[in-house]
Amino acid sequence: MSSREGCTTRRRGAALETAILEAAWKVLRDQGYAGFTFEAIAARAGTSRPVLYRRWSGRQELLVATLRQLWQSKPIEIPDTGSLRGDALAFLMQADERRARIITLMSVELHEYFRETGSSFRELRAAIREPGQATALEVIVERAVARGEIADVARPARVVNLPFELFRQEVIMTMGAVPPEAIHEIVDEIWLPLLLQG
Amino acid sequence: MSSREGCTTRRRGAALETAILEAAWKVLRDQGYAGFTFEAIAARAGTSRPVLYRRWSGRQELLVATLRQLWQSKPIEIPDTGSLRGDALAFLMQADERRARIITLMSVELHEYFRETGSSFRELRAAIREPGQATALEVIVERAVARGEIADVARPARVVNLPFELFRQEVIMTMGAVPPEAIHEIVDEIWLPLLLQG
DNA sequence: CACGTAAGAAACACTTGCGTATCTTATAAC
DNA sequence: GTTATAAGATACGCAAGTGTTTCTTACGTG
Repeated sequence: MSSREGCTTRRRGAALETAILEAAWKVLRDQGYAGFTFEAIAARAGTSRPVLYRRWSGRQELLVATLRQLWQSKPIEIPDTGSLRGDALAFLMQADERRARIITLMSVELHEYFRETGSSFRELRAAIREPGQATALEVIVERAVARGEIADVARPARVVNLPFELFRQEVIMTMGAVPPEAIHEIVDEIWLPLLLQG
Repeated sequence: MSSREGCTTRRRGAALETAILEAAWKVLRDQGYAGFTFEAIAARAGTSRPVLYRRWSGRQELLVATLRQLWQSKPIEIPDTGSLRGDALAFLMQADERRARIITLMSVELHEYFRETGSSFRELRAAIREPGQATALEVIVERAVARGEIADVARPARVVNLPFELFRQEVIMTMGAVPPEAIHEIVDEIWLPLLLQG
């Protein structure tokens, strides 16, 4: 189970810390927050609990550090395929690949935090997002308008971001990856008809 | 903490079972799934763990029983206002009032349960729902078709049930009740345009 | 009213994780 | 090379929950 793989040298400082965060992520991914214990993480990283306690005071603190590193290591790019449909599909596929797991996790991990602070997913997300930044789908729609693909009319934010809402819903409902058919349904049977009708 | 409140009589059979399920629900509501232990539930119900073990094999089984009772104790009636829009609005308002809490719970709090059992929200819902029953929105659409309000064409289940999906998403994101404006947006800006365009 | 069923109390051994203390030994810096 | 530092191993008492066993006693059935 140890991730040191016969490595005899003793790791230190930043290298050790990175290795621990990687191990922590793997434990979180495989065992969930309930299995996210210093015991399990130390074992997986091939080190011992005191080493973890010297860096983080407890599981919450380590969790934040773990998610922060993970989030920053996997950015999502806004696709530019030349068509509204292509962009939407590519975007959702990418989100599926890169964010499905994190989305499920976040709703669990942060729940304890929500309980304590009385805040919500939405508030936290708003606090984290850079203000005034357009969502990927807003950019995608804007480009389609510029190409003349769809009419240049005002659209409610809820309509523009609909695919991602439904995608997230799907992720939460199934606890995992969203099959391509579902993504196609969302785009072809709901979103495009809605955008094109105007 | 015991819910027996000076009750000296010894409860039996169905009465005892109901009392335990009520206690279980309170524990789940107050302490979350992490605190949903036989120990805590037995204490809250004013009984002992063996009594619980005689009925359910473990926390997962008790959880399903608890949610099923809760779900069925607050049935949603399918509104019949005479118009598609009125029915949809009334249905979502009712869902908001009666289901917001349990939905939050099932989707956010129970990930640990899903992990333990290897199941998902969708499966848990199936275990709780009475089988073979049409969803409220399916009935509402059917009636609208019968009235001649909308065309009699085949519609994907995803389209028919869209309002509830979006409603649920809203509940999860806000961790609570959904404001009426959001419900109106879902119905007027998304669902009705989609249904009426055909 | 007698009796069988099951409620409820208490204890069992066991497991997992916590947070800390102690000690060694490798290694980076000087 | 010597030395300060921190890695890594081991062990501690503590707490909470598990699943089970045993025993007593209340209560509904007949």
